[in-house]
Amino acid sequence: MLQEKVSAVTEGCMSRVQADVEADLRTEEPRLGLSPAPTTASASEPDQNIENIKVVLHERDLWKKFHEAGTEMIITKAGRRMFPSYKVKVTGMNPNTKYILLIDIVPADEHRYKFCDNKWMVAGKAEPAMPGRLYVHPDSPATGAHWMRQLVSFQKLKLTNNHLDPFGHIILNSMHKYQPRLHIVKADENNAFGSKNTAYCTHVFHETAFISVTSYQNHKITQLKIENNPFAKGFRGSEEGDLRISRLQGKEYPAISKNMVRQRLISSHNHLAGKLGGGVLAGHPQVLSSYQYEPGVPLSNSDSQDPIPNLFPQSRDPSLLYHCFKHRDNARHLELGCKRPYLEPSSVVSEEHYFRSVPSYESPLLSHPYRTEAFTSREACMYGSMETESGSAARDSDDPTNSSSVNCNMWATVQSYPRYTVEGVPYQPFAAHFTGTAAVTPVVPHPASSIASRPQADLGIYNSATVQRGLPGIPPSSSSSSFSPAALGSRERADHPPMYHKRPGSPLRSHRDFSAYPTQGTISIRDPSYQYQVGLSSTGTHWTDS
DNA sequence: TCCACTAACACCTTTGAAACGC
DNA sequence: AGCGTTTCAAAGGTGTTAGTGG
Repeated sequence: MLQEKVSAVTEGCMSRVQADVEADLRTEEPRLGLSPAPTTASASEPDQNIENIKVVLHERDLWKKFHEAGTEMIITKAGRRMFPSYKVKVTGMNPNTKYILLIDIVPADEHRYKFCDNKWMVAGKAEPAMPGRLYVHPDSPATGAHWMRQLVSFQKLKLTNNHLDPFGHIILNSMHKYQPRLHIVKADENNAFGSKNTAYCTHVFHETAFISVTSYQNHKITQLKIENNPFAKGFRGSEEGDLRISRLQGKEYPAISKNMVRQRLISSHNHLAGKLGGGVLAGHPQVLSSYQYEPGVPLSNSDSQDPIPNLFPQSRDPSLLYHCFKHRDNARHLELGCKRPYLEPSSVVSEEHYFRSVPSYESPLLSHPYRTEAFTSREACMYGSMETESGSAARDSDDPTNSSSVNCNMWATVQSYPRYTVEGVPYQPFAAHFTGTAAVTPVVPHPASSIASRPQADLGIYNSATVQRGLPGIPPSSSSSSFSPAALGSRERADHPPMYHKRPGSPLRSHRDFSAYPTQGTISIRDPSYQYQVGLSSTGTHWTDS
């Protein structure tokens, strides 16, 4: 029933459906052990609820090309942009409401990969997840009108493999598969999120998944990048006298011109399509399931050397996963949601996968106050985030005294596959981080300076996050903390770089508060209810706008 | 020996300030 | 003086390649 309703939502019948679903959830709440939904529906914008927001991936065809070949993204110590860059077209926002748009990148599975025989293969268990960081769009917060006016580009987002990265780039492990996620957060009255009445929705485009590498493995990807990335134009060969020909001669792969590349790609696409249609994937259901998070299908491959015919199998088309919910500080207020998440191709209209569920635990993102006033410089902000350390915290969120304790650290950069342990792995106490060349003077002008070279202990960042079973919880110590870039004060913002780090006397929260704690959870990675419910509150969410 | 990784490199686009014209 | 366009150099984004280290 809920599936039908969600589908209806994508067809533009949101308001009525919402009311229905809300009613459904009210009736189901007792089964969840949730408090009765209070009459909180302030619904100031009944026709512009956040769940009405639709997001379309820009250059989806290009993304698909890469996806079919097995997208690789270079990660470097200094940080590397993604290509294709993540750009979206957003509709359905309330033109007058302020939103914050941000991206995080979560592990797509629990494997480490290697490229053998022109194929990606599982090479073992994944490394402990890196500190989860969020990339907040530099325009945030901005009105819906602003976001809808033009493409929203995250092209300045950078990826790094430097675990101590001081720039706020998103930290990834090489040879691992990742899935970017877009979050749209409704800014609260303070242009922040994480306080009361914060709503957000998450959009996941399967075709944006990628494997991080330090150098390209698949020549097809290299050619696609060269062909499509203007910055790589220098490596494009002319029809004749191809510069690359001379360079590439003697190498394993033949030199090819533009047209040859195109032809190759076309043929390879056909080949891939043929494989897909011919049941290649059927022989490797684990691959498909691991990518699409199919419930109940074994993900892990006991034989780590099993080849993966197609690392990025065609995701369902439409390919957008979507979940949307409303968080309320008062954890008792659950009015609507789905008891179980599901994946289902949505209507033709939306071309999206629509995912909607009852939050399973307090949203780290939303429960931790975040003020965007500090973004006056319009610089992108990167957030350290962490998984919760205790599954109990989520349940504790029912407690009003604890609801405010849920903080940004536990927000959605919760790993998709939270089985990793980070014990003994020092993580940078990454706080809110403004990237770019803001008007403020960087505390750490360049990587070689203080923070980058400073022992982490000096920063008070040693992390001993423990592995917990169950849903991530909330570190008790962080419960009373409230992170806010604005709290830095004007002097702080004016005199220091667009990044914050722990130091004595600093109003900033400790690393526990800001850094992502890739904690090891024991939730089954096959449990789709976890895959995309991160950040959802089991007790404090509902669908109504306020 | 293999492989992941790094840094330097050449080539290119992007960006923004200065110059210029109306 | 104000505005729009053009020019140009600096900054920064590419993949390549040789070298390093585990």
